[in-house]
Amino acid sequence: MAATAADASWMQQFPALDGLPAAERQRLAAVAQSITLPADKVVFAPGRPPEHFMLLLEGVVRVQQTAPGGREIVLYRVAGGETCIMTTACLLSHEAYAAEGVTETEVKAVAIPKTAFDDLIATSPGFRQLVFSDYSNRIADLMHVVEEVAFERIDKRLAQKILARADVEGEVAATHQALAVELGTAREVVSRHLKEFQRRGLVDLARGRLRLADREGLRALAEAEN
Amino acid sequence: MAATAADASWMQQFPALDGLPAAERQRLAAVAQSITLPADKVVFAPGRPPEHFMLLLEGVVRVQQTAPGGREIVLYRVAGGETCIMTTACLLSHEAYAAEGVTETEVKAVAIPKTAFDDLIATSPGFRQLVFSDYSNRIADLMHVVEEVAFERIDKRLAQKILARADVEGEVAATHQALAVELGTAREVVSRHLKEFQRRGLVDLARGRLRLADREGLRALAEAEN
DNA sequence: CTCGCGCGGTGACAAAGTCACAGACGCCGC
DNA sequence: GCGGCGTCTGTGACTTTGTCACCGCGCGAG
Repeated sequence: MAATAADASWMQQFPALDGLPAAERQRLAAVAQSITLPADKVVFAPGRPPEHFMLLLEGVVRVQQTAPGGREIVLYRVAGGETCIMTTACLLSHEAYAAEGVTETEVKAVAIPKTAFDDLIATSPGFRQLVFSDYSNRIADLMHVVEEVAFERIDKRLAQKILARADVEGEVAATHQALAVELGTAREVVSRHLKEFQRRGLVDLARGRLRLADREGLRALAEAEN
Repeated sequence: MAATAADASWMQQFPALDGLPAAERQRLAAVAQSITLPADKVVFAPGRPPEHFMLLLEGVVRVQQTAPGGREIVLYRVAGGETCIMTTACLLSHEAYAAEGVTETEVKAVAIPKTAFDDLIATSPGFRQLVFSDYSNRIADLMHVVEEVAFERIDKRLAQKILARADVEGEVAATHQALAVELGTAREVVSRHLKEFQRRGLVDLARGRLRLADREGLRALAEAEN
């Protein structure tokens, strides 16, 4: 949580801010608080209204929603160079949100007070562009989630997900429960489909992780039309 | 499609604009185009990028998503006094969207060119507030849809929907197909549940419409925890 | 070593979605 | 008033997904 009020090097990650007049940049650097968060920390949750606008420098924040019954679904992820829309939205419209944000890695970010945020929006077209396009991207993400949940088969979505989350070795480090949350389904459903994938020689299963055995086969499944 | 460049009375519907300095208001009135659309007209669709920022004065626009397989789901509705976020988002981030907007009633709106929009955002805190809070509300709507689709039972959602769409007489004018689209499910599923509702004395069914017979019973269903 | 807990496996059943097709109603033209 | 036609609704059979209950295993802490 080190405050480095004078250091403005982080701005290089945001082209929108790079274009600001020097005077603006200095003012911004003066009020911005640089912060670091450990992995697996809850950044925001229902009932905890944020006080700052946040720019992510490094790391990933997962945003998910929890239903009364305990089931969860991942809505989207925020990565370096992006702004956290949920906090922005709370800041700007005083609405409480149902979603929860959790760091997946160590996260470095800068926090900007609301007044400075308003100022930037008013004076910097580039900053406006940044904020609006992040909003738009989140809306697109959410629409994609709706489409997947409402219309796509679980096996297809599961294949997509493990392909997307596999490292270069083809390893995916995730429990069945974690994958179920990604898809907004139940753990048993994931277990059964993975079992079937294994039977078909598409993956090798192990406790807490799995390995892609037939990327092409999985890809075919992931891209199937039906 | 009458252009009434000099008439600024519509601004009264937007408190955010009412607070603008007189000079700004005049400038805005000069560039705003007042338009009227008939019911059941497609306002925007994938591939048709909009050129104006839109403020709805009267009427309702339904925004929905269509899956490749032909199934559809209603995402949210835009009513008088609100802005059409999809067009805004397209305007601001040059992204193509998968959603489609359709007027449900005759719609009156004003269109503002992108340059005037930029100008307003820069100069009017009230206008900023309007745009950002509409963005936030749409995100909240979408999150609500995700939650419903992923976690709630169809009978509960159907009960909620017909309660919400009933007029004072308790009449709902909608085909089973239309209700299915509201919920993002299949027509047969709606038919079967409505049949069951009828068997339990909750509704009376007729072709193309239905009547609530037991509001309390439906409410109990709609608010059930399971 | 062993205890406990998180992880995964399974069977049985309920709910929802799919497919195919049959009636039935309402409207329009004649 | 009558046929014809398109839309709306009903239904059965089957698949997929979700729920519930419960079990066993393995890994890590103590």
